[in-house]
Amino acid sequence: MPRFTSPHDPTAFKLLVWEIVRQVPAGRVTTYGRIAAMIPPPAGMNAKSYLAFGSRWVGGAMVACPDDLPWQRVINAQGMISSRPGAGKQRELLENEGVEFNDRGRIDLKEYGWAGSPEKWLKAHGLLPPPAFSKK
DNA sequence: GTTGTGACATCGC
DNA sequence: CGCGATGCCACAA
Repeated sequence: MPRFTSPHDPTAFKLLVWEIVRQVPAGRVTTYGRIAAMIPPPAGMNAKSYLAFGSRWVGGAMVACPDDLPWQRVINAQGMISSRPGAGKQRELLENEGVEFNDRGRIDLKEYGWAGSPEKWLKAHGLLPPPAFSKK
């Protein structure tokens, strides 16, 4: 698999994603889409397009997968672990944190989903708070 | 320049 | 609720 698509500033985007992932407390999970919604879309890009692909770029940022990153707490919007190397390990880690999986191997986002409030440090990074990402 | 693709999201059936 | 089809792009080969 290639380097996957990267944002205008791959490094900054990845770092930002990682920072957000780091905010996720143990026993909680968040989704790619939610992370993407926390990051302001690049100027000149349609919010629509960003919504469609932002989540993928988040995944692309996770490809680097630093060891100190709780990558296991990042799942897709369906509450499932995405197909990726180490999926079994991810489930193990999450269960160890107290996250429960139902029979389908899915997580109840209403129960374990992490809303997060990254606006503080987002401003600290000199970034604008995510505009209208009001899920439609 | 063209083609394939990707740790996704959403809508429709 | 589940599975299939579609869309979107700042890429890489």
